[in-house]
Amino acid sequence: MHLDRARKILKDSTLSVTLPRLAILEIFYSHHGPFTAEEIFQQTAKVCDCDLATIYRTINIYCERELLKKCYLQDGLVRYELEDKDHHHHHITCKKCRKSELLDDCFLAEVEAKLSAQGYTSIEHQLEYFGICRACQSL
Amino acid sequence: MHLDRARKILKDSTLSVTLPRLAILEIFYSHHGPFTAEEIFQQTAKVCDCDLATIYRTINIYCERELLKKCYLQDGLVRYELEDKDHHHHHITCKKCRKSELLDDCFLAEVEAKLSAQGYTSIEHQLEYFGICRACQSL
DNA sequence: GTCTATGCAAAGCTTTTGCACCACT
DNA sequence: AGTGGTGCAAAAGCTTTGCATAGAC
Repeated sequence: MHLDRARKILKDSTLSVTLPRLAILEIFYSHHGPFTAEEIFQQTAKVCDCDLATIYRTINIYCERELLKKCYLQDGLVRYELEDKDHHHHHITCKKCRKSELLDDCFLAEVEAKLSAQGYTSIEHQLEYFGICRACQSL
Repeated sequence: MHLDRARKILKDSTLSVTLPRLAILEIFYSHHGPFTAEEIFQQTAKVCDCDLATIYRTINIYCERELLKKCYLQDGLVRYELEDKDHHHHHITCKKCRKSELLDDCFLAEVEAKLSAQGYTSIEHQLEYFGICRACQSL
């Protein structure tokens, strides 16, 4: 784990540095997400044994500090991912294993412009892709 | 309530006709949705007093029969709306009055082609727009 | 040494389920 | 009359919270 990076982020956010907090941050900085609380719990378990309540408390602090944000795909599970305010993106989620990958280009600006011309304001969109990933096809 | 329409749908789906089932169907046929289970419960309460468990059971049956489908906006609440399998389309929904308009062009085929080349199969997407409609801006 | 984070257990919510009873066909 | 739907209450998930202790600074 690149604990220095995580440690710096915690200090910059005036949060005290603990193993669960480092571990959770490090998961997101090395894999980005999105992950469910359960997935985060499984991952941290490899490094430190930390209660699920701590996972939730920590995640919530990170969301308040805008280090993470909640993300809702179309399966009803709540996931968390790195907040990245300058980089709007979407995901593709495997319908079998439920793993999500990032799609980094978003090309929907023109549609929003059209809607804006129709009189809508505060326009947002939500786009999610679903499919069966390569690994799941042989299962 | 236009109970005849709802009654016909139930008969066509070989479901027995009961007051809660009629009431729930009628809500969607007159307002489309999406609505949360709680909102459906409030609405049906005006017509018949029906348990929340019945709301959930009925909604689930409708989803299985593909009369309704679940829908997840960005607030983490589960909502339900009318299924409409024949027309692939998207909506823009006003964040205030919740009215939806149809957007009939879908231009996302090229993205699906790219994902397919990456090894994904059975690709689907969901896209929803949200904004504040002209009428709601003066409220 | 003080203040905060954590673990554990309990409580809250939403949704589901078991069971006896009632209603639809 | 028989099958299936419903209400009620309990249970099952997921998430939050209270409290005493352990750990960070």
